[in-house]
Amino acid sequence: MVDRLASYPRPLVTELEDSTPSLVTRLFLCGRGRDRMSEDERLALDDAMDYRRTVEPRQIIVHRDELVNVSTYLISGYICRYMDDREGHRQLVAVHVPGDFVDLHAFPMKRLDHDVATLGVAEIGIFQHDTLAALGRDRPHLMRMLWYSTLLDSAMHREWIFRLGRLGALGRVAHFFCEIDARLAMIGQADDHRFSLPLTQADLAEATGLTGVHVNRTLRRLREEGLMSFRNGEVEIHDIARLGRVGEFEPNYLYGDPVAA
Amino acid sequence: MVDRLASYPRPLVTELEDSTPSLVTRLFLCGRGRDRMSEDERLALDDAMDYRRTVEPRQIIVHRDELVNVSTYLISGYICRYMDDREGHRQLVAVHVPGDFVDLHAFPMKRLDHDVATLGVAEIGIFQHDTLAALGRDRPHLMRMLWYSTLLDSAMHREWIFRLGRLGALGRVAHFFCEIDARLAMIGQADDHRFSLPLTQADLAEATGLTGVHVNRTLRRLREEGLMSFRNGEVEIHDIARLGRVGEFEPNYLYGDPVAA
DNA sequence: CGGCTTGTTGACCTAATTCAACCACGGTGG
DNA sequence: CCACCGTGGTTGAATTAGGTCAACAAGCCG
Repeated sequence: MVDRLASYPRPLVTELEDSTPSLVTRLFLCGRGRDRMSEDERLALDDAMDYRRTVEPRQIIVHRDELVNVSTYLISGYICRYMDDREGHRQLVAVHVPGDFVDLHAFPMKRLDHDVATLGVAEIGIFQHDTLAALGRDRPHLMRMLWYSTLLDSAMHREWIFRLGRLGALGRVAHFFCEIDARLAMIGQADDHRFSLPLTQADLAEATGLTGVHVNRTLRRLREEGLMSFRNGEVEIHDIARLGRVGEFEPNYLYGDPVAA
Repeated sequence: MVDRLASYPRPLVTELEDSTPSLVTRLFLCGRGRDRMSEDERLALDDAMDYRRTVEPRQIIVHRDELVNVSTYLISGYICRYMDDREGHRQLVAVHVPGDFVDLHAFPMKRLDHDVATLGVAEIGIFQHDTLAALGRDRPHLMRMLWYSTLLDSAMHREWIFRLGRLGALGRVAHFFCEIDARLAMIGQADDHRFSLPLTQADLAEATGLTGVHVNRTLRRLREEGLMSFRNGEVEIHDIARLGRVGEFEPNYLYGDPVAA
């Protein structure tokens, strides 16, 4: 039942070539353990998707505390998760890129402790929890891969705790962009450390625990020091090595596949 | 395996009564969904434990990046998880109380992105991943309960992100103690909001993203305002309602069982 | 055109850090 | 027994990172 197909490390770019590249879920765990899923499991997961739909920017997909019996897989676009304080100030707790199973944790939990919303336009796939439960009865290993994917979120949460607890403003912003860059790279969407990210400076503030004003000043510093620029949703990282040092970015928490030299 | 009849000291209140109160894992998910586990599943989980051992205070149990094939269940005492920044400053990412499956995420992940260490003396139970995998083949629902327990950690991580991102020093410390209090209450170990917690002020600083000095001043304020006191590892919460308001503590993220009125 | 959102900058303020000194306590060794 | 030391806690004074408030500019859209 386990690892029916022996797959060996390949260069990252080829890694993106799935044997069945037309799968809707082809980016799931891409670059971070997808090769541990058998062909059979990939097909089974893809089959389990109920339907797909497109969601406009800034729409709430799941409200906190609402009971849910489906989970959302992100096909394209960006989704975020956030919580509010008493006065309604937001704290982002996650940003999702294509290939992420955004709220798979709703499957065992049945309700969420936070909201889920799109950033730009997003295309999502819906999975019924009943279908997933059935999948789990027949395929314990696939179930463990799904479990694993929720634990990657957990690892990112921990890194966000670290970011907020131990880094200053410059480090926090740098770390944030390093993470997004690394995750996009794993799915082949960070071409030469450039990508678009439909966030405002206010959003960035909500992710990094700063104010909008201070994010603005921090971005200016990063720009002036030649590290990176972020203008109307377009990111260009000019010196990824230095940016990583500023953000104390150590990507092992992303559990990426060993990259071929 | 473990002698189920050799029960352990059991100072638990009545609401905690399990049908088999002598189980080593009797506190697992206690107060937060344990009733969704069948009698059969409880026994199976308890049987799956390989052995138990006692660990001295301030000992590292698992090092980051080390490959592991066992996971640790906390029977009694406290355990924390933390990460270090470049200069070696720690950031706590979790504090564990009895009944927590501390590093169950190592089962699907195989290595951890952080260290795991005891705070005071702790008694732990060891589970082989092979045994857990076998358990999963036969019992998909139990596996989902284990999955669920790792997601509770995830929810706490999110709340820690919120705490660091949106609260000031007073709120952060208040929130921290509210969480520990609530979790201990769920396992019957927060008698009238008093409990001991083997932390130093420096540890508290590492959990709340503050400096030791500032934690000291913050604790003084909490004491002076009659909210709570924390002295040599002894916590006394005098006004839980007000403390909760100060820390913007909303315990639904702990997914506790609905408390009878 | 006017009204909205997002970004930008300056002046001022405050929360938290840093640095430093000092105290209380529980060992441990002479 | 006490002197000594290390750890953890406490406090004050000086410093700084970041927040707050406010004004204004740039783009976008009805």
